[in-house]
Amino acid sequence: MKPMTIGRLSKAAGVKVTTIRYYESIDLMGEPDRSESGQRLYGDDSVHRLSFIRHARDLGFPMEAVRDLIQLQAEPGEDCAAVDAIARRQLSDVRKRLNQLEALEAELKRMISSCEGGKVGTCRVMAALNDHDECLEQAHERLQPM
Amino acid sequence: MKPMTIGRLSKAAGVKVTTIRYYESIDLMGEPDRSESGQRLYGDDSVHRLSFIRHARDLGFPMEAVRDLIQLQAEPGEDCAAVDAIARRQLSDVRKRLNQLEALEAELKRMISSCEGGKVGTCRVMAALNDHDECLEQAHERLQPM
DNA sequence: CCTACAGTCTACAGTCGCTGTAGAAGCAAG
DNA sequence: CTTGCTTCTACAGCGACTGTAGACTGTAGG
Repeated sequence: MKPMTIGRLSKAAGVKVTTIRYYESIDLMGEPDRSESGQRLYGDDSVHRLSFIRHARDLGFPMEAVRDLIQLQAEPGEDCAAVDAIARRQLSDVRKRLNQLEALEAELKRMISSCEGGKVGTCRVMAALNDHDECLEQAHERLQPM
Repeated sequence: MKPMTIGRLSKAAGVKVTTIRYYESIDLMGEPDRSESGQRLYGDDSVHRLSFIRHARDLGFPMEAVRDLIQLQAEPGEDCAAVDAIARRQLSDVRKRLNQLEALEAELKRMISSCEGGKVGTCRVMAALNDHDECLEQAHERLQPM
């Protein structure tokens, strides 16, 4: 039950040292105790919490959602409908991105397969890029980053 | 054949005014002529070029690839294998992201469907987020943004 | 002509989610 | 004691824009 330094926590949770400090700075992780010389000291609960954050981030949850999930986790007596809602929203986000990416894949595939080699001037891929009317509707909405 | 201001170009190509200036600043668009009072004046070729950029960006091509494509477009006599290669790389990138997203979708779906309501303390979604061993391999590689 | 108001100009700060840097101090092993 | 890793703070940088401030320009209506 002895406390660990930030480096150990980093390894234990699979989150970089700098990232841990960053999370602290944005109040995602609380301020830890300090040693006499000022080094951060964490308990096992920090590993847990950090793993939770990392897992949620790996699943693509936006920072804001992670914040909400942590909030909820602190109140185990609450109804979990809120948790469910966050997860569902994330799922629908993921599906939206999937649809966009599938549309992209289709168009790229079409572009590439229509090209029969030759010169850039007559290249069908180039033509497809130039001719933006050929483009799918979905591609027109900007893709949002992860 | 009369030149247009940046606002008109913006509408014609569907790219924001600020973004056009940004593209100029990173040398993706050349410096346009100026009116006596210093306003940028563009010809129709700029609409074309900007649409090309936008279309490529919409398809998720990274900036560097767009730069290369523009370069290639300027030399229509070159073999289009290079164009093809860029497009293929992009396609494989898109597919990689698709795979990651599909894995995410699966895990989110599983999490959500395992939840039968109740309190946060016993919520399966929360449990899944806590228990990072349940997590898929793929999710562990950080998802790269679009 | 005057007045509104939209468009344009430059330059720079802010966004997100970190990552990298610099320079100093702490710590553990040999 | 020295070496070499870790940790500390504070701040700059990334990409691809977006937003802001403050000044100027262009145009349409009255």
